[in-house]
Amino acid sequence: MTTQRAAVEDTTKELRGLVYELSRRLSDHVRASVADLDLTETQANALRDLNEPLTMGELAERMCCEPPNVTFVIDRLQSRGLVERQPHPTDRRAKHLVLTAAGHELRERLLRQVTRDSPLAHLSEEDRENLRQTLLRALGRGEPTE
Amino acid sequence: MTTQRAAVEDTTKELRGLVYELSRRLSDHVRASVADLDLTETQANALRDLNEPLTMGELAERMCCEPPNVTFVIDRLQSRGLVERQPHPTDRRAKHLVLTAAGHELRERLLRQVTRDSPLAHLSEEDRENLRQTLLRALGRGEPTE
DNA sequence: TATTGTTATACTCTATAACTATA
DNA sequence: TATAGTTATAGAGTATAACAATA
Repeated sequence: MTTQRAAVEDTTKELRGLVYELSRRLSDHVRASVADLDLTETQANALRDLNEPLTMGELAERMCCEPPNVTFVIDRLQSRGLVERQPHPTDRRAKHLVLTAAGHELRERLLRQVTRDSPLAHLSEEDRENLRQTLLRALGRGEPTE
Repeated sequence: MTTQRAAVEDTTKELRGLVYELSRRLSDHVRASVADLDLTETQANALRDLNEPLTMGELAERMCCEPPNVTFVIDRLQSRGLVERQPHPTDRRAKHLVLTAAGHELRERLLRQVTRDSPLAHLSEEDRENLRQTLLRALGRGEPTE
């Protein structure tokens, strides 16, 4: 039906705008939230990914950026005593990035901070559970709907 | 029940991480998508907000940044003939930012480009409709669940 | 020869402060 | 006196290219 197809296209168009807007809202929220912790958004992203030891290259891949930028960001976190460059167990070319105790502590504060007052924080419990499952599918995990 | 409360806390914790991850995925997606159009993410955000004439200050507010940054971004877009600084109808201090024909055209291409291959593009139609309604509530519009 | 990480370089983003023109 | 916008400046993010150490 042309009517139904038009409706589908309208939904697509609206969802497109909503996704774009949500993306910006969340980014703004993260940036404002972590400012209290003297972290930039990028530094916070790096800290979040370091829940396990990673090499510089692995971290670059998770952060979707180039290796030289990771060098820059890790320099900053290391100068604050949040992360250490340890020798890699098996490859002497590589570095093992490991959070210090202070790093782990700040990482936990970061995650709590970002959750609080999130644009999604005031949703109902039902919305949150539905959203959780939808997001899992959007991120390539979780079960398909049929 | 302690079991139920623990489950709620687990859901909160997981949702927190998913929201953070989605935020980064969407931002990366926008950045990669608009690179084809020779736009940075920030330039794309400005272009998107200019579907109606705005002053520099109004655009700064929508972009959640300071006025000097808007000057910089608009300089770029203006030098490419995408936007014009016109005199404001009632306040000679202010500028009226108006998209050119080329600006409107690129804006449409931008919105289509961002939609395509979005992390949310491969969701089922049911998921998309549910997500749309949830996002409307998250963004402070739409009906509450009860 | 290929890979890991760094250094060098350049452009963009972001914020603060000082300034000009207008209200 | 207050506001809209610009300019100047500085720190941070991002990418490419060239390089050193190691595989």
